[in-house]
Amino acid sequence: MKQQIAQILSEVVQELKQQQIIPQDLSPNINIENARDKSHGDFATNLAMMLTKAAGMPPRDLAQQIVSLIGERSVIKKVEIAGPGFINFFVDDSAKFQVVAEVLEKQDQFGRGNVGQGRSVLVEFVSANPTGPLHVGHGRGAAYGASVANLLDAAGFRVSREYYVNDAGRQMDILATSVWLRYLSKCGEELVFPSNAYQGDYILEVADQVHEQYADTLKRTSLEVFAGVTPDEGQENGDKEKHIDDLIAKAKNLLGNHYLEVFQIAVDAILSDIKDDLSGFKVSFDNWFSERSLMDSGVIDAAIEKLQKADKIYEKGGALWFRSTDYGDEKDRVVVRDNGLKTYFASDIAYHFNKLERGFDILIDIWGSDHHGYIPRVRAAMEAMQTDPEALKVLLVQFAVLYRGGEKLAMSTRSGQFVTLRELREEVGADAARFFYVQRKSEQHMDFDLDLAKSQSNENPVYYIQYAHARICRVLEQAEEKGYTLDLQAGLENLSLLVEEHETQLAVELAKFPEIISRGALAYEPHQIAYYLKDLAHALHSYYNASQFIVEDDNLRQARLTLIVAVRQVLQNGLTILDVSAPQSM
RNA sequence: GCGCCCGUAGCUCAGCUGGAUAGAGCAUCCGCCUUCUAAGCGGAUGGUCGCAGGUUCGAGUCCUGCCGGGUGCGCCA
Repeated sequence: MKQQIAQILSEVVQELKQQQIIPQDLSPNINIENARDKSHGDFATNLAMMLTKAAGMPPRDLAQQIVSLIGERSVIKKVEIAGPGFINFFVDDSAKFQVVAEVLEKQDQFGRGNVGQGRSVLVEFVSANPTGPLHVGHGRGAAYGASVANLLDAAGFRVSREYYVNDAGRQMDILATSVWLRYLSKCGEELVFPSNAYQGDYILEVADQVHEQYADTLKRTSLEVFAGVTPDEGQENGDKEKHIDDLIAKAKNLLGNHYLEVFQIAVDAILSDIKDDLSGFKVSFDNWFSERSLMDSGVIDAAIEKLQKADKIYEKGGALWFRSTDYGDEKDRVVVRDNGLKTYFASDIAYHFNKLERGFDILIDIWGSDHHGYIPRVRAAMEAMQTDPEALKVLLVQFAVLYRGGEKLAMSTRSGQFVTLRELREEVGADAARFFYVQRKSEQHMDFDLDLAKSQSNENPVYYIQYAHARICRVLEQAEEKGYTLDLQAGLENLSLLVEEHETQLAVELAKFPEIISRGALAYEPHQIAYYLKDLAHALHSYYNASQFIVEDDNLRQARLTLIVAVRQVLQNGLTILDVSAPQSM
């Protein structure tokens, strides 16, 4: 409908150029909006006001010209000029109900569009270090990323979902060492657990696994383990960083080849826990990309070499630096440390290099907003590798600030004090949690009140939408039970009987869905789907309260039931994008 | 100190990329179940859109400066 009006207006613009009312080289952006107020009709355009300068005449006069050029059109009932120069369109009611047939025909495909034009997108999200269970902060990134990916898919992009697994580096060594030390305790060794090690109970569970598999064979005396190790924080000459690093060295030394086995057990255990957790959260990935595989396959070296050839790497103080300042970064960044170790940033360069080599048109990274400082350097690296820096889109997600009992909760993975995603899921349910997260714009700070989410989950808007869906299902069941067979064809033929305000309202809402998808996708804003679904559900509930659907009159009943079948379809399509279930009953 | 994000009803948040009288949920108040699920519907109350300037026909939206909150500025990951 909107597109038809846009078509008409672009014809009008051509005509205005013909008549030399506006310059030939002008190509105005034709803006059509859904009227907010019913007295403004169905759609409105500000075209006359936008062209007023170019045409050199007052907006209302120009609007009059435009209106006369529009003349009589089939779907348009009336055109009015209003306010400072708006042109309001009133559409035939019969035209408004055309969308119902379209929904029934396309079914789960209704709403899908092609603004993506088949371009391939890699959406990388979550990517939490496998050093512990996911917490509610990761939950927001997971919910957002999954919905954005679905949304892009619905808008005609070819989408790949990927989790980057940081299975290398010091944090992982700390993890492995934490597990081993817990294992030693389990073997009966007395030791003081390092302050900088991972404290969570899950470490104990992994330690149990190690013990089951190796019994006491990896046991070393704590005297042996702590000999010559820098003291921990709080002791004389203590340093928690050196303390843990020394212990890592000890673990590698004392365990030899077995160290890597412990390491692997720890990574596998935590990763499989994360996978299980995410799948319970209805978040799935096409690929789990291992950081270690980058090292093993030499991609990091290749990427550094490529930058060296482009003269973007220099040596200073024994380290290799990347000239990110050439591309607007605040300072140059180290890629290889003076001790020969590659930095995390080096892996990141290689990873993005690899993503491009896999042929994606667009790379989307979803990061916690605390990582925003990394954007310029990664973008710089892309540019230095002769690729379009615009191909990279970094979307930031603000971490949710947790409240419990009105108190802000401090969270830290290391201390083991956090609310896990699993805990949240089990208490409020995946549907409610997914919806709750995605209700807010991603970059918006978000208060996550656990008490509210848990104890008053019935007030969560997700139930409002699901209830609309369930209601429709129930009505259709009741109709069957009363011996009324649903005949969609008959319903479509009798849509003209739908003259109630609420019925028109529903048809108008249905027609918005494709546009919501394309606009939401291009803006990476799944919250638009959430808000739309609330509106649609509201229109349904109002209709339900105002009119009886199962009526004696066959034609009217078929028309009404057909309309709500279409509503049910769109509710379902929208909920699917958010990975929220559409229950038959509640 | 510098960079980025945010500031809209008592609370949590939308606001279609500059449009008409700024919206929704919760909370508060008043109504609606002998009728397809009341997890619902209808109505009321509630706003100097952080503050001050600027740009123009027109600003919650754009530009500048303040105020307030968050976050980042390692040869850490």
